[in-house]
Amino acid sequence: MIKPTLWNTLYRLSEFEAHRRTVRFSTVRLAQVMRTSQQTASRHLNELEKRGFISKEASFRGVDVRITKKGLEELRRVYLRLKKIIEGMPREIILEGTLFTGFGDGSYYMDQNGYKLQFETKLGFNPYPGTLNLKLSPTEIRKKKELETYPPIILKGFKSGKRSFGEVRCYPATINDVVKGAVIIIKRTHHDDSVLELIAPVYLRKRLNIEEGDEVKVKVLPKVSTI
Amino acid sequence: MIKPTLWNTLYRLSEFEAHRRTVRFSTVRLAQVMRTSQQTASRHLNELEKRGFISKEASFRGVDVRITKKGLEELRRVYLRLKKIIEGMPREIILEGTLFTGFGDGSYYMDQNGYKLQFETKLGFNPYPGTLNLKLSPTEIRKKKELETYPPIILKGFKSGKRSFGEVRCYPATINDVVKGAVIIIKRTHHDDSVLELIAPVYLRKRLNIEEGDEVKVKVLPKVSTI
DNA sequence: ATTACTAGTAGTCGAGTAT
DNA sequence: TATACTCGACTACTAGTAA
Repeated sequence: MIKPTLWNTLYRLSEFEAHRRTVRFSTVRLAQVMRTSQQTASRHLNELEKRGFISKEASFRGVDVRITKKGLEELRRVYLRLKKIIEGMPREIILEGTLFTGFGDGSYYMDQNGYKLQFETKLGFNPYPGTLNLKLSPTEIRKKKELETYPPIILKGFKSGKRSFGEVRCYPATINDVVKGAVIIIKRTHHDDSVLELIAPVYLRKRLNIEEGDEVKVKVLPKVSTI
Repeated sequence: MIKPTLWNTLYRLSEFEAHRRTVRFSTVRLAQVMRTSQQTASRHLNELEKRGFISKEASFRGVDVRITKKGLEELRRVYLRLKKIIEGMPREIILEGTLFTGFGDGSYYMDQNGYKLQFETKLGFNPYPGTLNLKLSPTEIRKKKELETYPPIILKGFKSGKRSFGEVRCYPATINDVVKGAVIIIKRTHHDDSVLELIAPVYLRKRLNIEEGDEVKVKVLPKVSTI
């Protein structure tokens, strides 16, 4: 996760059009816009480059900077969130995908006792072993990303023997208008955006009478307040 | 200006719907979402309240928080800027307003030598004494706010005797498609959003043959890079 | 002119804890 | 339970300056 001060610098860089093309300016000029010192501007550029948010080439004539795809993603994430705030929140997010059998690693994760114990208290149900995988189209992937801008219910990570398990983000959801379960988002090293993982208190394939290739509808009501 | 870390907290608060209504939550919950400590969450809330970005009531049962108009403005400013980045930049901003005689305080400001000397080097012209005031309609006010999200040319503040003058923000502009001058934005204690102030190297009323109540068109090409 | 290192300082954070 | 204070640790800042 990018630190707020660095995000701010990245955001300021967009004022120089650095998200469209490589632009040259001096760190003094950037510092002016940011109301900070030349040294801080310089340091921030170096840090942003180190973390892959910008590409940069410095010389005695100034710095040539361009925001990378990764950097633009950071700006877009905030944009999507602010858009909802300013333009009004959607009532619900409906995602549709086709059922397929994944590699089973999601199931492996969620079957860990470290997570299972948190389900009961945080989600209000005991998960049936395994997860249901849906393949998403590009339109649906965009909706998933929008969903991810909402505050999740977080299952904390833990260590089990030598292996360590990261946190899992959950969004309570209604599946095919019938079963109340949850979308789970597991942070993996190679995460595939086009997959949506579901978990529920029942065996979904049987309960919903669905099989490989069937369309499944997921309705999420984003949590907006926690009294 | 709000600090990046505080802005981040304000932004996170919107995830709780605090921009719509008063919401109650615990500082522990906020800290979780922000990935920081309970103490930091608490301190940030206090600072945000002190600076008028939120209203807040704390008790042993949690905090009741609501983002104020001022706080929402901060979020909106960033939103407008990001929108241009993500959705594509407009080529130019055209503002229209009706000529009127202001209270003369803008002219008083800009006639100060402390500013005049900066004009030549930063704007490339010597200003004719006085400013031209345009009255803006609500639609035009919105455009003005959009303009303000672009990086300005900044004339530094200074002290003159016992009086101190703040910084002035400038945007080079073409007035009625003829004269090259600048929009100037002076930060005042009671600033009126519905007024647009212009400055130019010539006496605009005469040069453009305009009088009280006439429509004046201002075209601004936002600066996007400084090679 | 530039960028960016070093070193000292100011600011921010979080553990402990009072209320 | 809460919020929020104190204070030692840590991080981020800027002045000076090298390259």
